[in-house]
Amino acid sequence: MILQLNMSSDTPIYMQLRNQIVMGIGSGELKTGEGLPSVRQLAVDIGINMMTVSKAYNILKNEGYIEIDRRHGAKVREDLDSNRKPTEKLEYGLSLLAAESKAKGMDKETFLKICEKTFNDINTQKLKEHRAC
Amino acid sequence: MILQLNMSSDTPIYMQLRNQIVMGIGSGELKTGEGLPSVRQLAVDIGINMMTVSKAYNILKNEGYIEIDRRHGAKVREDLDSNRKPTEKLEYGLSLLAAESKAKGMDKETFLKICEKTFNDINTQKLKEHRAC
Amino acid sequence: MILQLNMSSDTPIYMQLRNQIVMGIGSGELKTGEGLPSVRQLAVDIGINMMTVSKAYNILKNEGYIEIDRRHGAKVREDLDSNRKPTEKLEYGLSLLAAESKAKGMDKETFLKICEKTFNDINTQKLKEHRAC
Amino acid sequence: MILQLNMSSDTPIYMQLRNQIVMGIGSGELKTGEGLPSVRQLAVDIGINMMTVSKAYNILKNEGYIEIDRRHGAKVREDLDSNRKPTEKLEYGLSLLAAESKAKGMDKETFLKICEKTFNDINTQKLKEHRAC
DNA sequence: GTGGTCTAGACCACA
DNA sequence: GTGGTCTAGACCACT
Repeated sequence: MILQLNMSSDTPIYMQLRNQIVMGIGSGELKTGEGLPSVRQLAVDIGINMMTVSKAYNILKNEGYIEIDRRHGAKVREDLDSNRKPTEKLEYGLSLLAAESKAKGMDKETFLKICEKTFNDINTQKLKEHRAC
Repeated sequence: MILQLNMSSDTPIYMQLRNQIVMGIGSGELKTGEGLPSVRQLAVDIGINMMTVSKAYNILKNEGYIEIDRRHGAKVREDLDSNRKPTEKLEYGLSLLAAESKAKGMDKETFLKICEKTFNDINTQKLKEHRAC
Repeated sequence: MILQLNMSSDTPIYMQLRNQIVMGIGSGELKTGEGLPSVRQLAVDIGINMMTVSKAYNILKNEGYIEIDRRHGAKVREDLDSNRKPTEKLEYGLSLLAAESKAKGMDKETFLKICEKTFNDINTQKLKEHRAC
Repeated sequence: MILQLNMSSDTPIYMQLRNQIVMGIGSGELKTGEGLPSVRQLAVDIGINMMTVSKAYNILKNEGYIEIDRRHGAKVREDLDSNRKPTEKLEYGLSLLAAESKAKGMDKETFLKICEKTFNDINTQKLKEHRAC
């Protein structure tokens, strides 16, 4: 899996890292149970601080995406599917995006078409850099 | 229009303010052409600094949501609808949310149902505080 | 002559007014010796404050474009041509524009071609609203 | 690079700063990839507030001239040349300058000669303080 | 009245 | 170390 970080972005690096790994899981590129590189390894590979990688891993753990095992490092959780309560964050994010779209005159059909297309395209989507807040 | 800010959030106040105003426009609570409070007034009302409000207003201006008139303050742009190219930001935000949902095992039907419900509910949605990045 | 003012612009109204009148003179729409509307008349026509019009007229007078006569109001100066020392401001403005162009990789030929085209097109140019500072 | 600011100018300090840095890039004094002083350092050096420098840097970032990296501060963008669409602002600025020149009786040959000289002299030009609006 | 600019500090997030 | 955010005031330009 290739990780692309933008050092000049407003989004913190640890959050870009977290986002890319979530994208990797969502797209199936990272399978449940699959191991992630060690903090040290990943930090060296992409040339960033270990603390930054560690922070991303901890967020992913707290969000229920990965497990961290002192012996075997981090891996994608096996029981990810049973962990489905993405409603709060999803609804917040969607309501903001929907409001922006509605404010600029987009109708529901167009909005839903983009939603569907985006969901279908996850597998091939690149997580391009963008200011999300 | 009632604005609720969370002073201890990671999201900057000016960005929360920006988000809430966008929600207000999207929901129709703020109509095109409608005047916004002056930066001074709003700053006093919600107990924050003038410059923070000013920053939010300037972002909204640059994003094309409002106009700022030296004489009468800020108002929602009349020609908001003609400005419809929210696709880039929308697609980025959606791809992240869709990936998160997919990673947690949500199927397309459920995802789209939530998308539709969110779009319909904009009018009554409260923009609850949440870390979006 | 039609004056178009943008109340939501960063450029002060009196300066927009000054710019449009200069454009009118440059394009030949306003001829040397031609009278301008009275301050009161113009203020009413375009719905702005008399002080604003007066300020624009005073700048134009100080810059040597117009004469203001208590009896006959303002008119374009007859001897405009003899007044040719536009070098300082011209050079400042040009050096900034040239630097911006050069910084973004434009070569001299392209730059000069745009300069020539702009000069030729003055007669038909609309002074579109733009942040000049 | 020497920065000269005029504290009693109508042009805001942050804009003077932005202009001077653009001149520096255009003249080659600041090369692509070259680092700029930190906001703190520059603020101290020229005796102004950090936020004023920050504002200038942010404008330059939004205009595509520089990148701001959380780790190493600001630097001139590497891919500046690929960003070449300065035509809109250039055309507006030129049309105003050309109109002023034409109004004062300057002919095309003289105007173009000054344009060419200015472009050639960028390297040695000083950006003198002047009211551009 | 309006917004724009600026100061001189402070605290925080990031790396 | 870096930039980002925010405050509580001040003064100015514009209308």
